Amino acid sequence: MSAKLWLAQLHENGYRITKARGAVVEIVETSNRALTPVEVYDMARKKYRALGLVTVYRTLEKLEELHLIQRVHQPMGCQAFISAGHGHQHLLLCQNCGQVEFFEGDDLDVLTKSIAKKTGYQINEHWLQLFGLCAACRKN
Amino acid sequence: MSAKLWLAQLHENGYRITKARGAVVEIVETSNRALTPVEVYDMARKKYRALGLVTVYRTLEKLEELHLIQRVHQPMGCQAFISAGHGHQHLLLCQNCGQVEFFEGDDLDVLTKSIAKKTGYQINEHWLQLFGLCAACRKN
DNA sequence: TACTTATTGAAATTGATTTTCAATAAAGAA
DNA sequence: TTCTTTATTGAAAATCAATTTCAATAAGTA
Ligand SMILES: [Mn+2]
Ligand SMILES: [Mn+2]
Ligand SMILES: [Zn+2]
Ligand SMILES: [Zn+2]
Repeated sequence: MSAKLWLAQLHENGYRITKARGAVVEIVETSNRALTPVEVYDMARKKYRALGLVTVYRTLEKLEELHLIQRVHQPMGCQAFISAGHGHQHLLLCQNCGQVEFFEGDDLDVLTKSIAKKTGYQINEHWLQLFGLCAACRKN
Repeated sequence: MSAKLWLAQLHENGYRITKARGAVVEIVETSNRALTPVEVYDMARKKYRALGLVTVYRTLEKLEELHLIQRVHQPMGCQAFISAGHGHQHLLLCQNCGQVEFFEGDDLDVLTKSIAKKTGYQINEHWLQLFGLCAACRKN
């Protein structure tokens, strides 16, 4: 996925393509760590000085709505966003530098069936997230 | 765990036992769903009218510090707290009524080892949460 | 009981997010 | 291209949650 495709997605959904949106998309799409609205604002303003923080909020809202980005929950806070994975994927986060990797292939069927039986719940979804140190940060 | 034990814990850690704390503890300790500070405030004020919202925030902070409660992350928000589980446990949440159950016995060793190898990460922690409908809510 | 000081709630403050609004510019039509 | 429509913009104001300040109070201890 490239910034161009994200803008095309916005356009297809009836949203206009503007310089403000272009700057926000460029930043968020290429980041390998989750960014807060203010971080996006600071970084995107280097590409488009006139950008307003309000527009960052509004653009992130739309990108989330189109599933192009997703919110990242962390012990320190839950206001950061990252370019979304495709299909059923989960996150692996570096506790030192914030780097995000996606992974798939978790198989929780046995577990969920057993929990469902034990608790009487109908289980619909799961959240799974791994935390650790990325290869670069391990070396310090 | 009972409210009395929580207060004893607070006392052991050098905190004083007050009516305000008693009311907050009573509410949080007995709830089977995660409560926000305002919810705790509203409910605890029925037991102790003079209670201030500030004190709720301050008490929750201390209870979290002592690991008596834990924050619950949900799609709708992450400002709610529930009485903490013991040892390594995970949450199962009812998407309808908010009921929380704890479960253990997940085994993610094979998965984490495989992801570690694939990504070069050293994996330290994991978050796992299940969502569904509790037995009561299934029947509607 | 008397003393020390942690705790309290009200009020003020901070900080993040949302709303309002008039000016602007994107998109499509002519 | 120019024109027209209207979504989008950023500044400013408003809202909302959370934190800090502070003088009065009450918990714990001697
Ligand atoms: Mn999964
Ligand atoms: Mn586990
Ligand atoms: Zn790292
Ligand atoms: Zn339920």
